[in-house]
Amino acid sequence: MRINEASARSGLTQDTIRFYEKSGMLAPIRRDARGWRVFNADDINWLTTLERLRTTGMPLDDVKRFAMSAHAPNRDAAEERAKRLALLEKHAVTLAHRQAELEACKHFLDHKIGIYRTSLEVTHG
Amino acid sequence: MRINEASARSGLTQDTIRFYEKSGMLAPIRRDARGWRVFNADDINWLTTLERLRTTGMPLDDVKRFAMSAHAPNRDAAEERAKRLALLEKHAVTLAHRQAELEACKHFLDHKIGIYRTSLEVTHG
DNA sequence: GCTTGACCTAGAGTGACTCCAATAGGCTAC
DNA sequence: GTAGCCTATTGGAGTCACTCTAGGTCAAGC
Repeated sequence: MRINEASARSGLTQDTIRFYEKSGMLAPIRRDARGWRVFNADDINWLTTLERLRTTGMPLDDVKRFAMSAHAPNRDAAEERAKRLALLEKHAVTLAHRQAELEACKHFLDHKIGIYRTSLEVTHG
Repeated sequence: MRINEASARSGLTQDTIRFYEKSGMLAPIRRDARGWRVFNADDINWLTTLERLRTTGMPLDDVKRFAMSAHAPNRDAAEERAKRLALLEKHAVTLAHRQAELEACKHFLDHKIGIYRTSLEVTHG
């Protein structure tokens, strides 16, 4: 499939996909006779993984490390897999913190909204 | 209090506070004889509110709108308060989406971690 | 044969900070 | 009283992660 469909399936924009390729975060993408990128199912899986890591706020440098390890010649060696696991575990902790933070802010926001609502009701009542 | 303490209390860096002031998101901050900013309790409350809105991802343009309304001459008019309430409500919806998204990504991440863990256990076992 | 449309590239622009260099006033230590 | 240090000040450059623009190729449709 071409970049348009790859974008739709992965949730990344075409620009972002090109940017990730340039940054070395993708296994080399095949090209057709015209020079257009041709994506296969594995590519889409990989793009989707990157999208999820980024959506949850993993910094690009860490995503790059993850990509390097996943595309290393010995990528199936226990050592490389342990490296990727460590990155994911570290990220899971960050994500949990972020979720707690958002939850706290949500309470703050709900509280503010409550204040505005009652004050406006009083005005109109 | 000075910018150092304002930063510690609000959770914003000194640079960010200066940046917000320059961008017109703060009521004019008093200065002492040396030209240093002097913050009072209201300033800190306001900074904290901004911090929370930004932490939850409200774009600066919306925060600016919120600030404009809060510092408008008729800021206590029902009209202005309704404007701010609308901004907060819109943002609450965005935040709820974001939380759902993070939750979905968390499952993805936990699943991946599970796969890596079992594969490494097998290797070592 | 000409337009349209999906793609290509390099490079500039954006949002929201974040860091840096140069400057200045005030406190303590000699 | 002056040297060093601390906390500020400013304008402007740098960073991250895209996002957009300009200009170009090529196959297909009218």
